[in-house]
Formats: sequence, structure tokens, C-alpha cells
Amino acid sequence: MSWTDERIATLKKMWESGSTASQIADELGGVSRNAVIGKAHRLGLKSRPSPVKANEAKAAKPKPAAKPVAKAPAAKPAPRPSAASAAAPAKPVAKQPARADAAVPSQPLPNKTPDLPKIVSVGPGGFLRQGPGDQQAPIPPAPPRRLVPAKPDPSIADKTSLLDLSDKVCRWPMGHPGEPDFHFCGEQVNPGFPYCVEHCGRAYQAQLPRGARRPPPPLPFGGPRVR
DNA sequence: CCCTGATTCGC
DNA sequence: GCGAATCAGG
Repeated sequence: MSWTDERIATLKKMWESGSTASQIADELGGVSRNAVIGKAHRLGLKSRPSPVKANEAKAAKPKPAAKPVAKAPAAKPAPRPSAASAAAPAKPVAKQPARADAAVPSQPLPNKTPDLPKIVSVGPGGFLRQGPGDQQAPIPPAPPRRLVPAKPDPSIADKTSLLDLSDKVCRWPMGHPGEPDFHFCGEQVNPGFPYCVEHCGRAYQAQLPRGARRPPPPLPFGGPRVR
């Protein structure tokens, strides 16, 4: 496989979306994880949370040629809290601590809740997915104001592809990643959220008292994938 | 072991 | 430019 413009664009988009190299490679197909990483570097894309580069701020050892066994007794004065801890016990397909920081803006609505929990993750297609089990987190964004009736925007005559995603369009996935008709909602977003008003209602649901909860969770995207 | 990204280096 | 091999941390 060669790196066509589209493949490079997809690579960039997914890389910046927080998808792991493995996910990107899997989505692109025909390339290995290393190929993706290598290409990403050649493109100038810099790696975000690199588990390997987490610390290492003083000693630089770019070449593994010399490895002096300079192991001091080493006290640990700096207790480094691991910030990357995803509490996701349910992993249907693959575990992926993917982050979606860029896609989840901070709490815009000065409501009661202090902060907006990140209840989204990045799925295999680079789309944002909400785990069904994540619904229990304190979910603030009950629309405080009157909901605007979904107004069809004429600017979205065509489908919104992965490459068309931006902070302005709804990222709610329609269909299945990888399929030819897979696209995103593309509606104008509810300001401060990655989804439009309608899909915000799907993504964020009020926490009902125990017992009154509705078992059937909303289907995040068209349902289980059928291959 | 698994995963991750970084880097190197022969092609 | 490409990516397998390798390294290195979690």
C-alpha cells in the first residue's frame, strides 16, 4: 500500500484525534503500526502522550549504543501520579485508553456540576464513542434552555466524513466505521459539545434514581456491526 | 505477557 | 520515503 493523499489525511486526522497507531493502522489497512508511526513522524506529527516518554526530562539517551550501568540507589522524591488512568472495565473489542481531549471542550455551561466528565472515547474509526457503562458519571449538560428544534443546515448537503470533522459539526457517527456510507451527523454542534443538540440528548442523559433507570441504552451508532 | 510510541537503519 | 526491527516505558 502506498501513502495516498487520502490515507495521509486519515492518518493525520486520527492521529490528532488521539487514536493509537495500532488503531490507525488497522483502520487504514495494509500497513503496520510501525508504518503509521514512521509516517506520522515523517509528516511532522508529534506524538502526544507517549508512554515511553512520560518522564525523562534530564538524561537524554538517543542512541542505545552505550549503556553504562549507572544505576544510583535512586530515591524517588517526585511521586508522579499517573494521569493516564482509564477506568474502563468493559472492553468489547480492544482496550484503548484513547484520549479525546481536543474533542471534549470544557464545561461551557455554568451549571451546578463542577466539571464535565469525559465520557467519550475514540473508536476504531476515529469517531467519538460513548461507552454505555459510562452513563453513570455525573452528567451535567441537561440543556438549561429551550432546545432549538433541529434546523437542517443547507451547508451539509453531502455526508460528513471523518475528514470533515471539526469543532463546528456534530461528530455523532452514522453507520459503521469503515463502511462506504459511514459518515457523521455533521449538524451544527450544540456550542461547547461535540454533538448537535439532538445528539447531545442522546449522548448525555440525566441520571435517574436507581430503579427508575431505563435498561435499554441508546444505540451509539446504527447498532452492532455486521460483517 | 500485553500494550504504547520512538528511533534506527537497510532498503 | 518507507517500514521492520528494535528499544523503552507502562
